[in-house]
Amino acid sequence: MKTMKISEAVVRRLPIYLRYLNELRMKDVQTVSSQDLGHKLDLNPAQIRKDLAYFGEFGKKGIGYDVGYLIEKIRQILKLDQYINVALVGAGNLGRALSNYNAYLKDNMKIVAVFDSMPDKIGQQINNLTVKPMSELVETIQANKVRIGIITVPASEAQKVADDFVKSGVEAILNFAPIIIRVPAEIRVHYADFTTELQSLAYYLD
Amino acid sequence: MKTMKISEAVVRRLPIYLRYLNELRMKDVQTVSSQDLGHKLDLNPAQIRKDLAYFGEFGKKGIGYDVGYLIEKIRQILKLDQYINVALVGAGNLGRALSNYNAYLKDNMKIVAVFDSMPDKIGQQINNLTVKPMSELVETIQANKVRIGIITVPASEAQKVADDFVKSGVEAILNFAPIIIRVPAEIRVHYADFTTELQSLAYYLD
DNA sequence: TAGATTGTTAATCGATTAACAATC
DNA sequence: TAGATTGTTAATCGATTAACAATC
Repeated sequence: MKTMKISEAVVRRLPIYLRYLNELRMKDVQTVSSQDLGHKLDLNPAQIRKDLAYFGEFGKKGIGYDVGYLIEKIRQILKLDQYINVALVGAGNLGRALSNYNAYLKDNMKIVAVFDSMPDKIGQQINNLTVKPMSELVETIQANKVRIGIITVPASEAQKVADDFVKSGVEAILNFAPIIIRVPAEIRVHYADFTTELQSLAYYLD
Repeated sequence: MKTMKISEAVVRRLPIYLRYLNELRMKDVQTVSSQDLGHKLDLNPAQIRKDLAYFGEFGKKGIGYDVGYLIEKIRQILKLDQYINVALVGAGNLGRALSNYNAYLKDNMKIVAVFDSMPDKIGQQINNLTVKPMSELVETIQANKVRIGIITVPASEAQKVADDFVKSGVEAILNFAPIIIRVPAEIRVHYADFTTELQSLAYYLD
């Protein structure tokens, strides 16, 4: 199963499993079945078993999955067992809001640098981070071994920022700007655009 | 084609088409082919034609799609030709950032009310909106004909907020809290969780 | 043991892509 | 007309779900 390519749908469900498993652990629940998980997460139990089986045999027949063990395994799969440094460009409202998520990201993922091109933003303090000028981006990212870049600039600036990220060696990008960016194929880009999200939601209004 | 149920994947692509079509219109481009669109948006042209064909015959054989006409049609499909009022609960960093998106949402969608349960937040000014207490939620939403609710409170509060939204008659919910909420089947819920987004991105790191 | 639940194969369902007649 | 491009059908591909032997 190791070299099988995993579909994005599967990968997107893993953090959802993880989130609920952490909840269970906080309640000192020892064991959970795919049935329990499916019921709670509105997913088919067979799908959950299949998702997990791509990566190994984590359950016990007749028993279910050990909560702590499954958490550990999913964290490994998602590479959340390593420290991952993140940088963010665009210290506007959204950028500042996301920078404050550091608390939620726990200690394994961390926004370690924030950049902006506007002189009035540079030098501003966001929690314990100082907004840096774009001219320091490549150097700072390399020095801090940043692996994920977040873009929260206007659409017109997003491609430029993406190019800088690529130059600096970032491996993945989360783009909040409402535009499709071009990067080399080996760099993974995910999109998180609030506006398109709301617009697709409008479709389902009566 | 009218009564066919459209897959979510299709609906999610429509705002992407719209976004790029608006760009084209600003550049005074009159006509676009599915090939052009596909190239720009990294999608298969056949898929784009099929997506659009679910809703009608918008193109001209040998020519392509009229940009202005297609914009109009997609806006109709997404119900963006009506005014849609939105309410937001949770005036933290993220909530305040999203409230500032009003400018981007153009004049057809608008956040018309912001609520919070914390006394220190209530009465705060966000642009031209005053943060209101939760006790005024149902009444305000009904008075303003709010149809979409946004949740930006901590996970522990999200279900309660969802319940209030349901009570007030909201038709769809965009939930930024990292938890699955339970609502009646006729209410559409979309999720936008920054943390799970980053975690699934981590999977693709080398 | 009897009941429960996994891991996995097979069946189903749905979405994407290719192909092409129609036609601008 | 010749070239381009749609709308749509058929083919392919992939993801979800059902079913069940294995086994705790």
